[in-house]
Amino acid sequence: MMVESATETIRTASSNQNGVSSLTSQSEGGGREGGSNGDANGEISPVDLLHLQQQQALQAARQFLLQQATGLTSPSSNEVKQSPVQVPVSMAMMTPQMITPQQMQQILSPPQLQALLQQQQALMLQQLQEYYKKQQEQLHLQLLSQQQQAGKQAKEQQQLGSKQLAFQQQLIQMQQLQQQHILNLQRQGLVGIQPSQVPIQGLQQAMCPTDLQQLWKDMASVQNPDEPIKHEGLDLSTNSSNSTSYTASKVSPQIPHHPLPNGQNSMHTPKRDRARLFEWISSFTKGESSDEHLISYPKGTPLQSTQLSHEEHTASHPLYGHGECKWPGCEALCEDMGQFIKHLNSEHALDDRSTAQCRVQMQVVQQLEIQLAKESERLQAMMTHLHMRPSEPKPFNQPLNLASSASLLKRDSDPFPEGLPHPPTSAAAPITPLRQGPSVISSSSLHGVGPIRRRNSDKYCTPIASELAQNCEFYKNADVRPPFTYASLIRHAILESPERQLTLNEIYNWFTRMFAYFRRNTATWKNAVRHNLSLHKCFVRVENVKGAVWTVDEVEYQKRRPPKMTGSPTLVKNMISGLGFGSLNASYQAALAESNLSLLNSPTLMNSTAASLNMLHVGHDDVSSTVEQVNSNGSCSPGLSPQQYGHQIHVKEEPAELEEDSRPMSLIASVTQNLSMPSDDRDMEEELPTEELE
DNA sequence: TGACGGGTAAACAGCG
DNA sequence: TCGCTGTTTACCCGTC
Repeated sequence: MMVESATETIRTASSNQNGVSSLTSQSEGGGREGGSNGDANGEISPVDLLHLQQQQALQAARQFLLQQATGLTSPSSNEVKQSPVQVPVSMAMMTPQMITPQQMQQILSPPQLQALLQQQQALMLQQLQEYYKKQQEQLHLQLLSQQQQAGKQAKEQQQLGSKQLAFQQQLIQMQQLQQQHILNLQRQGLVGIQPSQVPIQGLQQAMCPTDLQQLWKDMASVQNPDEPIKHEGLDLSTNSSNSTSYTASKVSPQIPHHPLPNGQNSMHTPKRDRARLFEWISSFTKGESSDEHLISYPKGTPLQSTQLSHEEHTASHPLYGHGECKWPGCEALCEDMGQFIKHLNSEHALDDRSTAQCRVQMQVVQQLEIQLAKESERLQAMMTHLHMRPSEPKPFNQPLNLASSASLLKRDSDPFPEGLPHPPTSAAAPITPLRQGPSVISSSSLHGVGPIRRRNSDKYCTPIASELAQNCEFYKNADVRPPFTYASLIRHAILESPERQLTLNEIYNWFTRMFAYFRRNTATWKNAVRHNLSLHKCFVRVENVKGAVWTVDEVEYQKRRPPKMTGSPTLVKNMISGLGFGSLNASYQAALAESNLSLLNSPTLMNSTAASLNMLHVGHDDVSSTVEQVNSNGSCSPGLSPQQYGHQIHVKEEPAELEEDSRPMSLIASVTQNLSMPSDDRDMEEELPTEELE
């Protein structure tokens, strides 16, 4: 919408030679555009509304100016009649005769168009204000001179004064709107300019590096239009025509902050424009002492070879790379360093052009530094905002710039490995992308439309228990699909129940109670729930007096996902080689031995042993399994273990289970089975403070 | 590129 | 007969 408005502005402005009339077209076009869009979309965005208001204010100002220009018959009306000339100065700049609006739209990117529009409007505001000041002074003098005249005329002047007041208010409103508009655009990242900023700053911020590079070329060609820069293998003059169009489209709209008095297009007078450009470059960098030491050569003194002699001996030169001259806008091909030095001395000797280019480069660097500072500040604020939540658990208070290996370490050390990308209220949001996890809330999940083809790997996720605890209300109220698998949800629902068993209908109810998302499309997700219950061996159907209930076989659940050490292969290799399978067996044996003695009474030791096993062989999905039970229930409530159930009810056939016992992946299960540990004890065992192991 | 896990849809059977 | 429950299969998609 904003870009469309900008292009519309350019289109109407260029199609109309009268700047005032073009404003009419612009405002009316913008109004229609906003209205039509509003009708089409059913609502007008604040940006559109702001733009519309701005257009209306501009139109009001224009009408007032027209009224002033045509209706006043004062001795100083000569200046008033100049208003169509004065005011359209900006309009003349808005109507570049060297380039069509269509070309401008094709050449300029939307942010650039936006920046252009902003600068034009800011300039126009400034000119309107100047004009208004003059008008006000004239009217003031006029009032003084006409005080002796009849009261009728004085009355008209009072009316005129009221109009002036209204106009002044409109101007203030326009200024405010302009500020808001630009601030809004800045927030959106479209422009980075302030209305009062020097054009090059807005130019630099609105342009991408390639544009700046092109600008350098343009400047080079503008600087020496009569003597095209001849480069070895690259003749910039060949693209000077192209660069002219770029200059017209990119540079010219920015330059008019030093407006030509008659509003002529600068591109028609290359020599004068070149001088003006030179003066412009020199002017905005004037007085900066910081750059003087960089350009300390006496003006006019040719660059002495001795001044670069030290660079000749260096293997590399900051301005030379990949066989090209890296001087801004040059890109001349140089075969070797000597040729480059020769080129540097000949083409980039100390002259006004090089000086100006150097100054502009300094401005570029300054702007980049400012931009970097802003972005860093923004990042810091984001981090502060996301990390300072009081309710956030400690595992997520990690620095953002984690390397992949660090992420792996964190993941492995995550005491709540099973989990998921955090919803918006979670502090783990910035970590999610680093974990390559899916977006926290995809568009599909936000709208809840269509099948969700997301695979939320548990290993990249936060614990479901803590996740749900943190964002329980969110999921209850928001129609957002929870980033958990059906199996995880079902398991959590079952484990959350007092008896750790639920009927199918109770599982349904839990889904609908906990998640607003599951309050619709019941057929789909209920089918999925049933499908998961039947599909996964970890869900055990138990028939009791009440009917059939579903329980969770933790062992099977842990088997559900084969343990895989993902992440840095080197790190994995080091970890495995560090302990070794022999040491693993030793740990395993030690665990068994310890368990026979004191393990049951020493959860801490158990934790360590089990944790070491988990570190190697069990994914955090497994690690988290019973942690969630503890977390969700707050205590290890007694419940029947699947093994206990196994003798009293029929359990799904699990063929070839014995084979798996020999697999290292089932160490935890093996340990627990060998220990014949009650499920609650297994819970304690798997409540792994793995951070302590680090 | 294939294996695998997960989501979805659908068909079917048993049961109350 | 209908609805619920449970099982199974197929297909698609994303990840590894």
